[in-house]
Amino acid sequence: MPVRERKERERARRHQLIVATARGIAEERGWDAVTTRRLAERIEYSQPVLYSHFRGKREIVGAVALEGFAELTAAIRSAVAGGPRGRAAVAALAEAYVAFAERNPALYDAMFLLDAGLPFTDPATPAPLREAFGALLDTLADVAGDADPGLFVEVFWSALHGLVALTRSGRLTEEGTARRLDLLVDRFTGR
Amino acid sequence: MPVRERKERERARRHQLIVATARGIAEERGWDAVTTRRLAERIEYSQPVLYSHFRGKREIVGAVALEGFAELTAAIRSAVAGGPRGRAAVAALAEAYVAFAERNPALYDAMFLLDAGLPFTDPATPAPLREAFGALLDTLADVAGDADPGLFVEVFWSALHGLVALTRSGRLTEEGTARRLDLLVDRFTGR
DNA sequence: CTCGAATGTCTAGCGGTGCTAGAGTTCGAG
DNA sequence: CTCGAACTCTAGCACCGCTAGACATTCGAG
Repeated sequence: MPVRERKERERARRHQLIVATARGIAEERGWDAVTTRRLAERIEYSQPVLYSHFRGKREIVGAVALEGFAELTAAIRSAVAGGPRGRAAVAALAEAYVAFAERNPALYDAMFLLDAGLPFTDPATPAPLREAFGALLDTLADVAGDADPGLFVEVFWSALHGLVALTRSGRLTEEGTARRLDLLVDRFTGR
Repeated sequence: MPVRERKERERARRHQLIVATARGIAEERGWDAVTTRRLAERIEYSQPVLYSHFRGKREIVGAVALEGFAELTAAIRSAVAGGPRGRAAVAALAEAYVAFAERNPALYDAMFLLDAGLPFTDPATPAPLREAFGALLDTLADVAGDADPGLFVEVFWSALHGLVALTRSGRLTEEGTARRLDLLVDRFTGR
């Protein structure tokens, strides 16, 4: 009975279309512009169709965020692929993280600013999130010194996120980003 | 013509009532619950009255945020009032900052998460914001070492904000906060 | 081939949002 | 006592996330 298979394929296709379209609108005009009406119109279906794929808008944001975590992981891994050590490795990671946020502001918002309903700290934490954390851990573990590597990653990640968040919301100037990153990396690699 | 003066007093009173009520609702039930209708009902005026005091909801959030900056400045100043030096001073400041955010989550959101329309980085930056930054600067200047103190403050503040933001949004566990703060202070005071 | 059931999609609408035009009222000045 | 300005209100706009229920389509059994 291949009919059902075809329908399932089509359904999966449409699922992906919704996620991609939501991301597209968010990148074009920000998440505020991602309304269920606009989204439905763009995919050329009515609003209720969205709710047959997702519980609600939050879950759509979550799906976009998951894509973001996979891409962030790739960006980090690629930034340290040449095998830099010590300060150079940390600097490469930090720059890759900030560049990712600058290049994908809407994606970054979905991952870290908006409520996407994703569990971050319990057993149900999705794999892409764990992998992103793992990518940070792999790079930072050997500069953590005698500190707990997991804790070290959390704090360094927090600092990066703080810089990105305050800059993106206009609370820090964009201009000083490079110097701030430099100082941050210094402090986390013992000058 | 004292009539006008009385009216102006009453108007200022109502202005403050709006700000205090908005803050109250936000503290009770979060900013999502601060709607113009609910706010109007609580102050026992109709919605349009709000718009004779503020351009819109964003400006009300901004007014609450300004209160927050004044209180944060006081909290920081009081935390370092005993004149601790070096690591102890930085630790006191960091703990005061995080404690402030924990104690006033809605206030913190207005200051650093929501779009309150406040200018942070240009000549029109309101005094309370400058003073809060100044309070950080006064404490941190003499542990900045050979780094530019302003830059040092920006980065340390970013790190604190990152910790607070990620914790408050469930991306970090609350449980590890103290250990993370410890590590952060270590890194910014040369171990 | 027919027909009832299941599946899928749509229209229409609920209760809510921020915000505002214009009507109505109040009140001080002359 | 009247008039005009200042003020506040009612009512409503366009939009939001979300959903009940009508309608169409497709499927499997007889």
